[in-house]
Amino acid sequence: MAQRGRPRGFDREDALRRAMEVFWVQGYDNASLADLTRAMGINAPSLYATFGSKEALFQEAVALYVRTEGSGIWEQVDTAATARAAIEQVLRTTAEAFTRGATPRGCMIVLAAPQMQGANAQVCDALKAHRQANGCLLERRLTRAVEEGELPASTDCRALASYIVTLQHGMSIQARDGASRETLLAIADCAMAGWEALTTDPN
Amino acid sequence: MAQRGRPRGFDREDALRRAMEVFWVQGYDNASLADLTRAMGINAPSLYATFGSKEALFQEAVALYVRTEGSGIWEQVDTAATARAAIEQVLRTTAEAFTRGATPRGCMIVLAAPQMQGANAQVCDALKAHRQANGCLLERRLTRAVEEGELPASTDCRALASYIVTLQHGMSIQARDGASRETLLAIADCAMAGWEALTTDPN
DNA sequence: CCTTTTTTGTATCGATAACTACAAAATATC
DNA sequence: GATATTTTGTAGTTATCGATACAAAAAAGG
Repeated sequence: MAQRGRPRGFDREDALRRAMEVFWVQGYDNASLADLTRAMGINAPSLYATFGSKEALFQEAVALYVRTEGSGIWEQVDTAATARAAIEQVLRTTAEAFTRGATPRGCMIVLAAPQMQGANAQVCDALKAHRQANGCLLERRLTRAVEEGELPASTDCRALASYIVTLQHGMSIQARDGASRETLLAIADCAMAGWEALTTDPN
Repeated sequence: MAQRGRPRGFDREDALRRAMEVFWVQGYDNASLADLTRAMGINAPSLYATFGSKEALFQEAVALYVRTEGSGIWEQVDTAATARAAIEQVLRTTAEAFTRGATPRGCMIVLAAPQMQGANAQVCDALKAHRQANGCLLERRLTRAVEEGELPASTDCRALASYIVTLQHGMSIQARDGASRETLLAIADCAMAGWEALTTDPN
């Protein structure tokens, strides 16, 4: 088959990745079309012909983010040997990922539109859904740990999952404010230091 | 003395409070002059004559927020009997303040410009300074607790303070995402459950 | 009354937002 | 080579952004 008309003069994946970085750094509303086209190395008509709209481009950028950047943080939750190891891995990987030199600091899902009140409600809702999915993922892992006997039946899996994702969200703010990797790791250590107390049957 | 010219037709404090709520809900960049003047019940020239600029209005709104809304959370840190009581009070008051029906959910200082990349760098810097001030406040309180013998000398006051403010920042995201007061209180309880482990000399 | 001072509403300013009309350019098919 | 198809860059669209010019309005001082 091959395409009929004039071939595209840029790499779609590469342009999408550059757009993702702009959204990651500036957020959805603050990323202007001019910012995006400059970073992507294309003009507005090419952007619209390829991605449809600013919102559609953002949604694709979110999907790319989740697939490439976010996966390192959450992918081992189900495969980790224990719930404790899973959560420690999440927090420590977060500390590392949020302080890489090459990528923006903090999580795009948390920082791109946190007011839940931007021009585009669908953008806010999609990001919120991704944030909540992480909490559900952790809660399921903790519930499984209870079923497997790692944790006592008295464990409040939902509260514990909320607590961890809340801390993880806060780490995005800290990272964007310039916190060092050591600081973020120390924060993770603080959370893990309380693990025994959080998962011991009080009776 | 008294003022010479035509008297102002609106209450300055009341207008500022309404502006604060707009910034609180929408963030700095997403709050347009039209949004602000509509909420304040005045026209743009009155806003500029009274407050100077959008940025100056925002800075005043931040000061009002810290003085009225934020004070309830942080004011008892120094006066609380123990560091533990101070921190528990911070977290529990946060859970309550972030889920009042009358005010926007979550903290304006965290949510108004978290990308650190908006049009106005001074706005970002001011908010960042306020965020970090809370961490310093907690760290000083913990250091005092070590000096007073409440906590062992081995306590990592800076890490512990960073951990608490990180969780508190994350609670803003959770609150804006719709978390209930019960959920936020449960998160606070999780943090406090680990207190002994965090403040016990390992030796 | 008249002058001075300040606030008010109207009606804008230039800049930029997201987005697109259009024709030249570049390819495959015939 | 002629035609069909798609992408390209240029130049624009309308709408809204933050911020103001300006004169009428409303007060105090003389």
